[in-house]
Amino acid sequence: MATHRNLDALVREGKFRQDLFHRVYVFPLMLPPLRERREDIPVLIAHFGEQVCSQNNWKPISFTEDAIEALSGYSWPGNVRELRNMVERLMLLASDNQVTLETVRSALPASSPGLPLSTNGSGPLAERIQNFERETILAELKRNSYHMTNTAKALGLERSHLYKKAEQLGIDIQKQRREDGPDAS
Amino acid sequence: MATHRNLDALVREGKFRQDLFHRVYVFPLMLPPLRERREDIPVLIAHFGEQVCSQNNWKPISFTEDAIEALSGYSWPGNVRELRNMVERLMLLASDNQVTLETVRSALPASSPGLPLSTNGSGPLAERIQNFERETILAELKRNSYHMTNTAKALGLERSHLYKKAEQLGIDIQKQRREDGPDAS
DNA sequence: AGTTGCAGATTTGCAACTCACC
DNA sequence: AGGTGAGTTGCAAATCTGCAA
Repeated sequence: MATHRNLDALVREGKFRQDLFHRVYVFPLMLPPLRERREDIPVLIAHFGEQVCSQNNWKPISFTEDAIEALSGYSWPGNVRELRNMVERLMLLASDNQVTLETVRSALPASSPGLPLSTNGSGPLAERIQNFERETILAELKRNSYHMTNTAKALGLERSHLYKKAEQLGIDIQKQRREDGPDAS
Repeated sequence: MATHRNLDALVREGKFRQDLFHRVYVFPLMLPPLRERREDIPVLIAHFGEQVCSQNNWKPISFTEDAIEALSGYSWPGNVRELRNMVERLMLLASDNQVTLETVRSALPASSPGLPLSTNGSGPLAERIQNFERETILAELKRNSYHMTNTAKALGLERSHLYKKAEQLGIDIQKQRREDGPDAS
């Protein structure tokens, strides 16, 4: 690969630190497409799930069986790294501290058989934007411990408008607030 | 770390393939925060730039000095992986086959001293959405080789509306078309 | 492909109001 | 009393969107 040789040359010339080079160059190689090791996906989901939870100091969030099945069934175009991103995204959208089949569906665009890797990728622009909006608002709500006034301020919109948007996007604030528990970040 | 021990246990029980474990477990460790090795950022940008170009069969896209400076000056909260994502994003937004300081600014939210890692994260919701929209449309345009009718269809909007949106978002279709060259994917 | 005009639908910000809590 | 925040409603201006040409 051309890019490999380029970087390689730089290292030989001493212009680039050997160790950093390895860190960079190595990681794409060691992340194989997931579709070859589909049976490992459930374990990976559990692992990433715990990881994300503890990192953000969230209450534990579980994945229902059908959600795991849905995720396992899909032939991921990407690698393990993308699965992690997906898991993180899903947990942000979780209801009742649970990621269900519905959560998976809502996080992924229309196309059902092969689930696209993230919220973007295909489908009408309006849908992609809605997903983006839902995720953004949900994240900001969490960040502000569901303090509506502050969240609205952070998002630069009217408080009343935040309510409208939430309803429009199917976000149940009360529910989220209850589920996210008092020990959020 | 708890999550480490968990996975470790699974491996010992033979429930998880040893080699996959390493691939997963190892990569977060080998991607240190970039702020410690700021002087390597320019080389990394060049490297990722070439990589992304050749992967997508794009014409070479260069980074102006001020753009590189801006990116280097920022104490990245993330790691090398995130820099790569950033580079990819920037190239999608590039004008004239060049990523300039302006490109960097447009790809990043308002906050100027410390550039946030991606297009989301802070700022008014409207801005975040605009950035998302701009990226989405630009990407879809590229994917459809700037065929307006197809792009509009892919995005699920009126053809005339696509023009309006483009103008509203500061996307110069003619320019992009010319710059992106005839050998796009 | 690229533009324009227009009418109907939506979105948005503003203001006001009630209720509850401290 | 006074202050703060939640939750709701009405309305007019601004904007978005689809259709047709």
